[in-house]
Amino acid sequence: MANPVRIQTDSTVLQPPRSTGFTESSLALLKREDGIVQTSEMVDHKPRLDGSDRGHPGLYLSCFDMLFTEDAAWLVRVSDSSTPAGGGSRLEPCQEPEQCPVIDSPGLGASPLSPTLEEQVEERSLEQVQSLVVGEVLKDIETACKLLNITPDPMEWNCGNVQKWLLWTEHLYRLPQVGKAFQDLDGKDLCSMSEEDFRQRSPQCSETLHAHLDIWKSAAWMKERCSGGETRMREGEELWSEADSSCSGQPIHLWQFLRELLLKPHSYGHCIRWLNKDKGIFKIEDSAHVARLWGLRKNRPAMNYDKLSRSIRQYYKKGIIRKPDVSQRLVYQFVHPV
DNA sequence: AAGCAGGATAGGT
DNA sequence: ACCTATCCTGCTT
Repeated sequence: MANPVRIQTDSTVLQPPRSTGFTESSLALLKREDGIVQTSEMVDHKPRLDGSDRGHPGLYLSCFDMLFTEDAAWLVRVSDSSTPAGGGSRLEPCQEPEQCPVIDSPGLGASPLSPTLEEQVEERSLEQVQSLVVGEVLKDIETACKLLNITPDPMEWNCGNVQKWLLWTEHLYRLPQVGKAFQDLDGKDLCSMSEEDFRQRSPQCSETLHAHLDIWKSAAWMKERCSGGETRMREGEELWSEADSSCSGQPIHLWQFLRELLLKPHSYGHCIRWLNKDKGIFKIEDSAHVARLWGLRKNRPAMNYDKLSRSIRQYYKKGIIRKPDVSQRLVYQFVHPV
């Protein structure tokens, strides 16, 4: 479900539309190492399959799960001329093919398209990929904001927000803990730092942190520019508005949080998913992960599934959540499904 | 071992 | 008062 997917691509694939506002350093993060972009749910802990263990700090984005598991059909492989059709010579061998599919154009192997037609399809696909990627990056930032309870604009962060963001970024890119080195900084300080400033505070992680912050800064800039106008985040915003309480000033309830995760199956489907949406029955697939997310959201680093499940059981009396008629491990049911 | 049920208590809003 | 976090005992899968 949330398997890392590798996209074979030449360097043009993740060039942004001219108007995105993403800077070169942030884009570099999006197309690391031979143009291989690895994607996955933001905080998953599965081992990497693309060799990033050996030093490729791939990008983890939930959006690609959706892109390439559901919409793979329209994607054309973008390959340079040295890559044989159906091959994939520039990639390391895929160790678990079923988990990291190579994206092929339908029928590319048997009956190749004529170059011009291929180019046209390619170009159109690239545009789609570009705009989708940008949209999904924004959506992911939005999600992170909700989970961390911080604003999307780094300029507005206080020191605590900066620490949360660092924690999140460490999580995302599996960096060592660097929070201490940035202890005294608020968002404005952070934004004014050059990559060299980052390097002085954290030699190993400076590049990733700086680039990731760049993405957030660009996103904030875009959001401001687009505010009021039409954005491509309608869907995400609609989903949030259904169950999100983080804007109301009231602390979020656990049942709301769970619903939020359930409403984003492409991001969290591997750790919590509906078994029967109509009846409100859901299953926690990765209890530790869900607990970790809840802990992040509530700023409770010691949160675990034992405690989370105790809180869920408090809902039994209140008639908010119950065990389904046929009780199963890690399966619960909303008493009043939406 | 991991999950489940529910009592007790503490702390925050 | 309400909601949750935390800790706990005992039971079940």
